[in-house]
Amino acid sequence: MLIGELAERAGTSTRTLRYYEANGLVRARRSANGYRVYDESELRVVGEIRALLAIGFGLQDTRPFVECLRAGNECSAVCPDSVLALRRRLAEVDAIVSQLTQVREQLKTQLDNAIGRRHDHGDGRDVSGAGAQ
Amino acid sequence: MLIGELAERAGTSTRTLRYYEANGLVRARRSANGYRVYDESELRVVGEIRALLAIGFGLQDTRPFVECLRAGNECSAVCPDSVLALRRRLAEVDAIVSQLTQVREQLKTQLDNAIGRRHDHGDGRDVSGAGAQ
DNA sequence: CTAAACCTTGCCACCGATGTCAACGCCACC
DNA sequence: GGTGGCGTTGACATCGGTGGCAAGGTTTAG
Repeated sequence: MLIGELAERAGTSTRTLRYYEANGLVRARRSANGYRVYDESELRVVGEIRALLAIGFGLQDTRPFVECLRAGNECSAVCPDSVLALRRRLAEVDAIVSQLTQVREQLKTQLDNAIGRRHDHGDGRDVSGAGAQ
Repeated sequence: MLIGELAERAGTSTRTLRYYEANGLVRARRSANGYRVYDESELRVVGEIRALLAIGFGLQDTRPFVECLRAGNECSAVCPDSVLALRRRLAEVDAIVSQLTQVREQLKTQLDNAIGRRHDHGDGRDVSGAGAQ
């Protein structure tokens, strides 16, 4: 399989595949004319990478999962390093969510103040557009 | 007030103040020697900008708030454009939070699968480290 | 022979707020 | 008059994944 076919099948671009390879994540042999030649299994690898990127992992963070697949596991998450990475990301997400929740509170307060104080004393409508919390 | 003093009082850098000015947010007169000279009121403006940036607004998004202050309001949020910006940001935050919540679910599922299937049938401990949901 | 459709490497652009450096001007103080 | 500390403008770097282009090689079809 050449790079164009892999890109299309994986739903990405050749540029991106070369970038992954430059980062040591995707592997290719070279044919006599210098073209990259991919095993069928690389399709799975690329799919994993893209799934992980989509949920906020950095490219480097996908390495343990890729290595886990290459080690013969059918699930990229079963290896210890993968579990660590998942836990790290989970903690990150939790931190971001709690921070955003605080931000949300501030925004709502500002809206309530701004609108409530503008020219009336309100009728109790939810003027912030935020819904009940 | 010269730029160094304003920077220190506002808790930022001269580089940043010049950047805000280049974006039409902060104003300065020029003294005979070309130095920027700031009104006392610009301290408040800079403070507002930094507060808004801190809760995720882009620099451009702070413009209505700054203009609102310049219009003589003591609260930067009371003007219609400010309210619009606050609502937009609130909607963004909500969207991000709900997306992150989905991501969180995926992470937790992956962790549960990976660890649960590894070598035992568990004792019910929360192995994902996520706490009860 | 040529055009089209692949492939190769390498480099610049992006986004956005800020850091940082260069090269220079102005002022105050000793 | 020199030095240090302010100010000025301008330009490049950062981060990260990707887009996009240029200049070139290869292979196949016409």
